[in-house]
Amino acid sequence: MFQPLVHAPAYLRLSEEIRERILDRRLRDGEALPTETELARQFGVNRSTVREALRNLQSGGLLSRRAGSKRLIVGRPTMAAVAGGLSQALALHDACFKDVLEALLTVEPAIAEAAAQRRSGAQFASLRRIAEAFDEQPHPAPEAVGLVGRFFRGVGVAAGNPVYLMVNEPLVQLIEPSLAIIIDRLPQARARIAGAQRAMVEAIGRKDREAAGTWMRRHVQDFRRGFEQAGLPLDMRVGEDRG
Amino acid sequence: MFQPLVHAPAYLRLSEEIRERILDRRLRDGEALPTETELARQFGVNRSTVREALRNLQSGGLLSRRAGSKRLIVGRPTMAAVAGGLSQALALHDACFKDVLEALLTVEPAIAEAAAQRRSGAQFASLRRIAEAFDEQPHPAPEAVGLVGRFFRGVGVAAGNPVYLMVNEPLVQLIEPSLAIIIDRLPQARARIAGAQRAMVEAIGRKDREAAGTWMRRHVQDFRRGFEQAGLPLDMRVGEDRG
DNA sequence: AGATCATAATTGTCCGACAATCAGACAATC
DNA sequence: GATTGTCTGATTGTCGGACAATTATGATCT
Repeated sequence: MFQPLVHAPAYLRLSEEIRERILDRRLRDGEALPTETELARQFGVNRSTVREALRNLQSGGLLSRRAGSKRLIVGRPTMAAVAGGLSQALALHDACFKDVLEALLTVEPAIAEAAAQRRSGAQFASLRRIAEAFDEQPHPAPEAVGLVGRFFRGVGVAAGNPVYLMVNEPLVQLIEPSLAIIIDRLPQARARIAGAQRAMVEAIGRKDREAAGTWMRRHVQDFRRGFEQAGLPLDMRVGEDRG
Repeated sequence: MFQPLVHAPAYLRLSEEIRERILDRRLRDGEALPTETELARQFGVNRSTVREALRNLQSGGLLSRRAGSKRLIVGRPTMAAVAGGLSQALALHDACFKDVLEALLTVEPAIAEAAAQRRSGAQFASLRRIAEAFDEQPHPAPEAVGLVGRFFRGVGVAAGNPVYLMVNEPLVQLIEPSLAIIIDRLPQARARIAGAQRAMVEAIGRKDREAAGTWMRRHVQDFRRGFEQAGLPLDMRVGEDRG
């Protein structure tokens, strides 16, 4: 019958107002925001109120600060930041590794196929460098994990689809910790990863969609096997630190 | 040699502190936060500083307020909220509809397959109701779009994988506005959507993975065709309001 | 022009204040 | 007994002003 009347607090209306101007690009990327005092004057509210509104936008990545500078500048949220929020949310929603692996098995082969089809020369070179770096010497686990992450991200970039990038990133973030455990516990893991990466680089170099997808599928399935062999339960919640 | 020493502002350290307690579940879901004054006392800072920290968390969905209540309560961010941030980020990263459609064509069939395999009876019933509602009478465009969205979300829920849900939601959010245009401009769109939904419901009812995936694939491809026939350029950026 | 320094502007943090509103307790009414 | 009115204290939203620390700006010197 009656809908509750809402009285949105000023700091919320304010942040929505600013968010809108960023989204429709009246405030452009890289542009500096007016000072807090100036904003307070323009909107006719107190500086404290302005600050609350700014914090609201800042955590979303729409505003950021250049290192060692005071002014806030308008910026698009980075993939990594958004993905961080996503993985955090997934952790809180009790996602388990089985779920992440299922999603990986769906999207990563498709991303690899797109990468094989559309990669630029520079993107390919970058991928190859990462794979070679992983192959060359036996890094300690953290660096090895970092390289695997960079490889996945490189494939995502080569796919040339920002939506894929945005899906890719949180999945990579979520598996990285467990990957470290696997590499630590299974001596053969490094070689298998290196082999899959070599095959994928080769397929992407040939622009061979099908081979790239197939190898990526194998790679993910291999990861699942490694997960089990390392003694990690598949229904372990992501975000748990269990060694 | 020396790395620049960072003096993180108090409001940031504070929000990180609280975020940490939420993530490791020392502050549990649904629990009410202490009052601002109490937090200020405990952390030894001013209430204004506490408020900035709280706004920082609030926009991430980790804190929310029950309607018409003052206290902030700890809550996991809803899928819709996280997805909102994601679509927003994609819009700012110049994703275009071609990209979204490519991603849809990758993930939606897989989601439909998982749904066919794992759906519960109640989930199936809910899906069928949505499809029937769409079919029954010719709704005005906004409601029809809403029903399509609910159908996709219903399939995502039935898939029983939170990661799929989290990938699904932003994609649905991104295509909804353009779907409204298609339904408005193409008289045959309603019937085609209804037909695809019927077929998917039927396949999911039979727990027929393959059929569910195939029909979903057709459905998305159909959507792409509708997009073109409605005169919308495939490289149009998402988030643009163009009628 | 380029380096140096004083000055103004800006942010981070604090304090205190007040109106609005919400949660409970308690009394009055039907 | 259940609903309604009233009071009180707690809490949030917003405000004004303040000040130290840091950064930007402009004048000055070489």
